Amino acid sequence: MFNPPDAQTFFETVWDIVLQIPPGKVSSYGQIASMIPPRADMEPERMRNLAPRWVGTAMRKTPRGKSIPWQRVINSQGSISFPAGSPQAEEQRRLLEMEGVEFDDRGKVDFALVAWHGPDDAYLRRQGLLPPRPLK
DNA sequence: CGTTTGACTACGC
DNA sequence: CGCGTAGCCAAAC
Repeated sequence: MFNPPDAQTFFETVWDIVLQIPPGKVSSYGQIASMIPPRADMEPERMRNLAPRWVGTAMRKTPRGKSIPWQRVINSQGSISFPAGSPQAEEQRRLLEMEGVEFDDRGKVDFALVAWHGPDDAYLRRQGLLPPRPLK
């Protein structure tokens, strides 16, 4: 379903992308999924349905020793996906607020303010997703 | 092995 | 809005 750079698993690709999200910004499972090139033999629509859950699975399976800004990944509604009131949800919100992300009275963030718009060109180039140099 | 479980989403009420 | 549900399938039981 994914076409990551050689030898990289889908999970690793997800973790790598999450690492690119800067402090104070957030992304959603679906957005991250859309940043991973779909496998050529899979229908785009099918990919769209599946990928977000796989991103969630990847996050859940993040190795203990691996340090990534996991708190910057929330759901498409702009809210935290852990059950409200759970220790994990509290921790995620705390970490995000610490970097300046604000939540409204319903526990949602304003994507217009804090949405991350994807990896920068340098990253894409490194992954072979853009020509070595801007074509200009 | 068959069954259950998700850090999801889009959509319909 | 909030809530329920179908669609989906790799992992974990």
